[in-house]
Amino acid sequence: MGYDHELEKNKMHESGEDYLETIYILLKKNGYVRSVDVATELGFSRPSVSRGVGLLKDAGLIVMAEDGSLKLTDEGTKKAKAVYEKHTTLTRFLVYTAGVDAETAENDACRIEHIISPQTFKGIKKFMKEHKDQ
Amino acid sequence: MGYDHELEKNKMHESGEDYLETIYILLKKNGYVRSVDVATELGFSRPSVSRGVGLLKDAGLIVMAEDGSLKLTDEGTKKAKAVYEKHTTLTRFLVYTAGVDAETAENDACRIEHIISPQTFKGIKKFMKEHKDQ
DNA sequence: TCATCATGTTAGCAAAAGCTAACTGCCAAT
DNA sequence: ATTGGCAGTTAGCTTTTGCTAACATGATGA
Repeated sequence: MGYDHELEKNKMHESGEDYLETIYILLKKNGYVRSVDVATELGFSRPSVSRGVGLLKDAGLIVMAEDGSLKLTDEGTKKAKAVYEKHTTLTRFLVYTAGVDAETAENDACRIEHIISPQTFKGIKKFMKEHKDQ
Repeated sequence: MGYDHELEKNKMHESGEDYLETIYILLKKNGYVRSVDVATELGFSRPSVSRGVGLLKDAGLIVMAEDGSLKLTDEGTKKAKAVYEKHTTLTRFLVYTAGVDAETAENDACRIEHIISPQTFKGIKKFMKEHKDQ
């Protein structure tokens, strides 16, 4: 356990959001995640994910069991869900407005979700609610 | 003249796009730009912009006159216009769909313009053409 | 003339996030 | 029991892009 940078401060970086979201998704899909699964999913190296996971641990967002399996804390779940909601909403939004295929939309959503302002995201949610809620 | 990294290769980084766009905008507005004007506009330090401008020079996108004033080359103009078009289109798009104010839209557009895929941007352009072209 | 100021540049730091190489620890299989 | 492989970690490199400190230079102005 190193990673004493970020001394459990509130700063969530972009990569952290990605790791958290991936953990959430894989947990939902398989009920089980380890760092290596996240690495495989994202196409990153194990050391990269190891550091990222360490930071999420320090931030109190996830817990690692002795066998290496990862669980989200309550706060981690909350944040992961928020990112995931951005992801899915933006994907639907881009498919609907730009008319691109789901995969393209997904890729763009995955980058936009980290940088969009709360106001704009709120507006997009509203737009989707009015136009194509289902 | 340093900056011999990036030996006039084709890689345009995000910050480079921002500098280029700002040069384009200020040139259009005032007919005249120097590094310090870009720095002021973007809120960055002179050294940061000095490096960025050096890279754009090395990439053959801009030229600096002896008095420090900057001009875009043909290629630089082409690229700057492309970024600027993304900027304005995305801003209008966000104002129209998300219903946010121009300033918020502008800020989001400024970040999205660097990461959006060509397909999605094309789709958004088409959407705006159909919905609110003018 | 001499001091000051504005611009640009150089040198070097920092943070974020990717990477490889190499070590550890464990588990399984020969 | 030894060997092999998988998973996690450590150390340390790289790139991008911001920063400050400090310097050079040319113009301005007292």
